[in-house]
Parts: sequence; C-alpha cells; structure tokens
Amino acid sequence: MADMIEILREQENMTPKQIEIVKAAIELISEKGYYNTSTSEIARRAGVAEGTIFRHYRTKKDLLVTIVTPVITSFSAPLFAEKFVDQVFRDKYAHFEDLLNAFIRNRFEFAQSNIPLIKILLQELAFHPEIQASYKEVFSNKVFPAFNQAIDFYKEKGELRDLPNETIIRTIVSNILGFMINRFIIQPDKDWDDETEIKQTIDLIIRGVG
Amino acid sequence: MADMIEILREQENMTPKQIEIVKAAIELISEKGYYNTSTSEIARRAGVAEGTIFRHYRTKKDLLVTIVTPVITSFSAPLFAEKFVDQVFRDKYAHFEDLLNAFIRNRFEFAQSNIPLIKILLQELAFHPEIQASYKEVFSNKVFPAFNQAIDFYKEKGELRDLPNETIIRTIVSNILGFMINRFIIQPDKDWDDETEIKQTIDLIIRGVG
Amino acid sequence: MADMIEILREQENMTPKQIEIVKAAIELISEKGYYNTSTSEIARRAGVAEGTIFRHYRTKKDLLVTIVTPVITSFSAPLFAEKFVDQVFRDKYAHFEDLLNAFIRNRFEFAQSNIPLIKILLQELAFHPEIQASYKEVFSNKVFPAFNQAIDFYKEKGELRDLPNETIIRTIVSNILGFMINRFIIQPDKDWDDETEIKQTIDLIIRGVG
Amino acid sequence: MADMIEILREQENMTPKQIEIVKAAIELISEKGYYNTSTSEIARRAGVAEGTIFRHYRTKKDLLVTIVTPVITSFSAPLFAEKFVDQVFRDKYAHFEDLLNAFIRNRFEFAQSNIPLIKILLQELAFHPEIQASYKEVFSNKVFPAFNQAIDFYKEKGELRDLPNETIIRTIVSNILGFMINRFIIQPDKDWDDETEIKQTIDLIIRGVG
DNA sequence: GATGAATGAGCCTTCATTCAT
DNA sequence: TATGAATGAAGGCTCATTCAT
Repeated sequence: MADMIEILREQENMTPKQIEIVKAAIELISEKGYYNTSTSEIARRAGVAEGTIFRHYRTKKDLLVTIVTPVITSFSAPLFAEKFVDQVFRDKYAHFEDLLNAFIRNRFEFAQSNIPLIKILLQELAFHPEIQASYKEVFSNKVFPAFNQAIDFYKEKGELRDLPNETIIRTIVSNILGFMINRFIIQPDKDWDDETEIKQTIDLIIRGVG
Repeated sequence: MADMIEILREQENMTPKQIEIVKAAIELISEKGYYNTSTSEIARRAGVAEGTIFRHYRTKKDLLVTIVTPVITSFSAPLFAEKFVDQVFRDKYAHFEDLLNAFIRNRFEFAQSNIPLIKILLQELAFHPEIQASYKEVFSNKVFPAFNQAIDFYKEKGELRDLPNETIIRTIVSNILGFMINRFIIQPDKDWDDETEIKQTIDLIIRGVG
Repeated sequence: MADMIEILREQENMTPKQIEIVKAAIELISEKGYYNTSTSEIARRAGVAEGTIFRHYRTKKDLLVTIVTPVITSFSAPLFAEKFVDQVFRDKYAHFEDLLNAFIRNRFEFAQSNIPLIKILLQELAFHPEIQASYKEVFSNKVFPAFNQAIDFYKEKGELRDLPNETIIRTIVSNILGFMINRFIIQPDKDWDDETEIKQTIDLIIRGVG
Repeated sequence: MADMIEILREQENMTPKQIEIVKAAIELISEKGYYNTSTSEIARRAGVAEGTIFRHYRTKKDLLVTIVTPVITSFSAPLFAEKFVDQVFRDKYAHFEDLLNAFIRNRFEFAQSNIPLIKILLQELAFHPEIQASYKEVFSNKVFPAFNQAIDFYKEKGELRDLPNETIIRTIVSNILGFMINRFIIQPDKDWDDETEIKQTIDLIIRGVG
C-alpha cells in the first residue's frame, strides 16, 4: 500500500522542505490536534524556519486542508476507480461477501499505513467546514453512487436483503469504522488477532444485511 | 427524559447565572468546538461579565469538564442502575432482543434531548486527557462489567452466539452510535422514520450477534 | 512593649472584624508583599466577607496606609515624646552612651514585637508615595529635630565629635538598622546572642562618632 | 566604570531591540517597581510590540531576573577577582584602610553609574525568591569568603579589633549602604560633597572596627 | 453593619502571519 | 527561495471594587 506522503509528493510535486513540513504537521496534529499544534512547533520539528511554512501554505488552515483532502479521496479510493463497478458487474466478485472481503482488507491496510492521517481526518472533520465540504462532495458524488450500484447489483442477485441502501451502507461503514477505530485509535496496543477480527467483522455485516 | 441541564442544576445547585453560562457554553462549544469558542463569547451569550465565568469555574477547561463529565455518566446511565443487571436476571427482559430494544429506545431519547452535549463529548474526547480519563473509568468500571454480565447471561440462554464479549459489545455500540451520529449529527434535517430505523438497527444487531 | 495592634485598636476604635482584617493583612502583606496579597485572601484569612474590607477601608491602598502610618510614628516614638529632649537635658542620660543604650534597647524590643509591621514598612516604602510622604513628614518634623537637639547637647558636652549632625544620625541609624535587618529579617533563625550584639552595636557607634 | 547595559550587551549578545527593551524595563521598574510596570508599558517605551518582549524573555519575571542577576554579581565584583585576595596578601594594600578606601571608591562609582539597577535590586530582593537565591549564592560563595580572608589577614596584622568577622562585615556594609542609599536614593538632589562624605564613611568604619 | 455575587478593566502571554534581509 | 525577528490581535485569567439583599 503506497504511503499517503508518497502520493502527496507525486501529486503535488513537493520540495524536500515541503515534505518535512507535511510530515511534521501530520505527526504533531495527529498527536495533539490542530489547535494544540503551533506553526512554530511544526517548523521546529520539520527543521525549517517558521516563515518557510507560509511560503508554501498561505495559512495554517491551508496546510491542514492540503494534508486532509487527499485522505478523504484515498480512503474511498477503491470506490472511485472506474473499474470498481466494472469489476462488480464483470463478476470479479462472484458474491457480495467477496467484495466486502476485498474491500475491508484493502481499507484495513490503507488505514494501517496511514493511522495519523486518519486520526486527523476523524478528529478535525467536526471543526472545519472546508473539510466537511470536501468530504460531502466525495461522498455524494463518488462513494454513495458506487456503493449504490454495487448494492443494487447484489440485491438483484438475491444476496442482500431488501433494506434501504442507506441503511446497508451505514451498517457496513459503522461496523468497519467501529472495528478500525478500536483497533488503531482506542486500543492500538492491545494484542489483536487481525485475521480473526476481520473475518468476524465481515461475518457480522453479512449476517445483518445478507 | 430529563434534560441534562436539569440534572446539572439539581446536582450542582447552580445559580441562575451559572445556568446561563453553562447553557451558552454548551451551545457555542457544540457548534464551533472548544478551541473556537472564547470565554468572552460565552459570557456575551450568557449575558454575564467574563469574570463571572471564572468565579464559578477556575479555568475554561474546568467549565468544559464540568459540562462533559456528567454526560459520560448519564449516557451510560441505564447500565449503572443496580437494578439493570437485576432486571436482566429477574427475567424482566425475557430475551436479549427485549433488553436491546429497551436500551436503544432509552438511549435514543436521551440523545435526542441532549444532542449538543453528546456532540461536545464526541468532539472533544480526542483532545482532553481529563475527559478521556473520566470516560475510561466509567467504561471499565461500570459499562463493561454490566454489559459483560448481561451478555454472559444471554449466551447461556443460547440467545447470543459464542463471540468474544468485546466483539459483541463493539457491534452493539458501533451500530447504535453509527445510527445516532447519522440521525442527530450528520443528517439531522433529513426526514427520518425513527420507529423503522430503530427496529432495523435492533434487527441488524440481533442478526449479527444473536 | 505594647503591641502595635493594641495601639491601633485604641487609637482607631476598631471593631472586632476590623481587627481581624488588619491582623490578616499584616500577616499576609509582610510575608508576600502588598502586590502579591489579594483582598480576597485577606478576607478569607480574617474570616470576613470581601465586601467587609471595603466597608472599613475605601481602597486596598487605604488599608495599607492605615496599617503602616502608625508604624512610622511608633518606630520613632521615643523621639516624639516631649519628655525625650527634656530627659536629655535634665541629665536623665548623663552620657550619650546612656541615651544610645536606652534608645537601642527600646527600639530593639519594639522591633521584636512588631517584625511583620516593620517588614511591611521597609518593603513598601519604596512603592507608595503616600507612605513616603508620611515618613518624610515624621522624620523632618519630629525625628530629625529631636535627634538634632540631643546631638548638639552632647557635642557641647564634648561627647560627640564635630561631625555634621546628619552624618552622625546616618551612622546611628545605619548601624542600628543594619543590625536589626540582619537580626529579624535576613537571618531570623540564626542563634543570636542579642545582649552581646547590642553592646557591640553601641560600641561601634560610639567609637565612630564619640 | 563600564555601564551595566554595556556589560549586558556584550555578555548576552543582545539585539538593538532587546537593548531598548532592557533599558525601558530598567527605567520603568526602578521608578515604579515591578508590579506597577506592565509589559505593555515597557513595550511602548521601548518602541517595540508587546510580543517582541516575549520573543526574548519567556516571562515578565524572566526579564526581571535577566536584568537583576548580573547586578548581584557586578555589585560584588571586586571581591570576585582572583587577584583581590592576592592583592591583599601581596601588600598591594598595606593597611586595611587602603583596602577599604579602594573598595568604597570603586563601589561608589559603580553605584553612581547604575543607580536604577541598584534600586531595582534593593526593592525587588524582598519579593522574588529567584533573586534571593541568586543573591545568597553569590554572597555565601564569593563575597563572604573573600571578605573573610581579608579580615583575618588584617586582624593578624593587628589592624582590626577582635570582633566576629560577621560583625565587622555588617558594620562595613551597613555604613557603606547607609551612605549610598541616602546619597543616591533618598536624597539624590541634595548638594553632596562626595569626597568628604566618603572620607568620613571610611573614618567612621575604621574607628569602629580598626 | 455585613455579605458575597457580579463586574470589567487590565494584565501577561500565545501565535499565525508578515517582511526585510 | 529561505530565514527568523517582529508584529499585534486575541485569548484566558485576576482582582479591586460595587451593590442589592
């Protein structure tokens, strides 16, 4: 799983100093939150002058948005891929459970590689309208439609109960996020048996909506 | 369902000005977050002098903790009641589903009456060690043990599958919170059919763990 | 040696609450200084409401002045007494040394009974024009004239060298204060042999100016 | 006599703004005292923004300590010099009176060049434990030992009476400080004949302890 | 007279942002 | 492009003083 910072670097053509700034910001903000992290602290940890931050990012909020926006996209990445729906329909995933299985494992690995970024996203989403807007746009234009199509597909195959799609999505997302938040944020140090937990999570969802 | 502010007033014997302060703080902090809300703004909205806040709460953080701590307790209130476990064992809830049904409806009403407070709790939990400590204490000493006993009880009756209790609890909590966060925070203005949603949530949980 | 607070009580006709206020103020201000002592703290230690202080003293500064002013007078008290100069001239003190001896012992005892008050006077004199004015008035109208007459008297008797009176006074005061400040403020816990120290102080002054 | 601010500038490598801040702080604090001087006032007089003060000094107290600490050292400077005791023993000062003479004149000039700083030291010593600690350390490790050696030396030469060293030191310090406080602080505007006053002060000390 | 809740001016301090070098 | 000293608005908090009870 490609690291988000790799993605950033390629997408945005970042200089080495910029990379240091972003890395420092991610570390500090994910640990202490946006409002408890000062730009001077970010600069210090990044090994640059405070002014350098503002040469690359107009404001502190700009830096946050730059960091968080791609995460929103990437976290839902599989659902974006044109081929995602194609694959569903081309029987790449014979059963909904196969799709769910692939989806969870893929998102689990992504989360594992990007814990700090996801912490930031979850924590700051509540406070920054810019982030909310970005999230809503991605969700309603990409995530929801892709999910919708797939769900309709498996409903017709008789693999999903006749529940409102929103309810099914909510159930899937709640169970996955509920697991991951426990796994990576609340009890990261617990001795987890990931394989079993993932299987159980899939099973619980399937029993509910399948 | 008694309003939290009622509870605060009675428990803490608050003066009218104090009530205004707490009300203003809840409104503002739930809307904009703790760090975006200044004490001068709270004072203005409460119709008191800024100094008055500090006569009643030593620090701004103190005010937050005073607001949030009882919510932690109250949100888990049913599980506290000595009689909760008693009731379970005395066959008040013949089936696990009955218990779940009672629990969800009760918590739904509580949430409905205290949306701003619950928003504050969820939003600020990440940033304030004091709140985390308070939450952890309540969870591990009260919520978890009560849940545990009840789950064991219904397991023996064969109504719950042989999953780890933690997994069962996580499933219950994830689905309930997932619903409520959507219902009250993300899409509060949507035209919800609460009765149906609640039934579905219960059903989804029961299918998963039952 | 009558305690200053006794004097205050008699002179000012103070109520019991007032006495408590003044006592608390003296304790706290002498320990921590005027600016580090809040009126709320004084009220608490005095066991009265904060408002009560302002019923008796228009301002906090007023309270300080009320406390300090009589100390200025009392510290120079012997020199005030009409009879002081009389006594000198009526040969009560045959030699300057006798006078000095009586004076130092008397002032030593006074200081010993009123350490906190004298600390306050010395510490706050620098910052409060009101106190300075009071001090200057007493010094130039009472202390200096009385000293002057006595010094002239013993000069004529050939017991004092022909130094400017101001220099003689400064020497006397410097040596006495130098001793007392060490004795009561800088090293109050040292194991002092007061009798010897006093005799030495007298001797040092006499050798200098005698 | 090098001005203290010169010393500060060299020792601490201060920027021009810093020098202005320190100068303004010295002026204001010596006039009105630490607690009557606000940082905004210091900034205004220094011609800098208030924030600039805190870029150079972490707290207001820090600024005070930075100003006062070197004064404690410098005021006792001659006694520090390795050569001071050497000089005494190498007969640079044949008689105690020569030493005292050199010492007083040197300290007189220092005081004259640094009146505001010495006022601050004397005034604030009472209220700031940090300053007290610094003073005590210098006094007990440097001033007292140097004085001690010199006194013992002249005692053996028969030039000082057999008084406790502490008493001799107290007499010297009391008389010198007594003179200087009158000269520079209490009556700075009087028309002083410094030469005569200094000679008299020396004479009074020598008569007392010699 | 006594109370103590309420006031609000003023303080110290932080920090995102600017700009001359 | 990078620096980091300087800025100044804004924030949390203290405390002498007032006043209705």
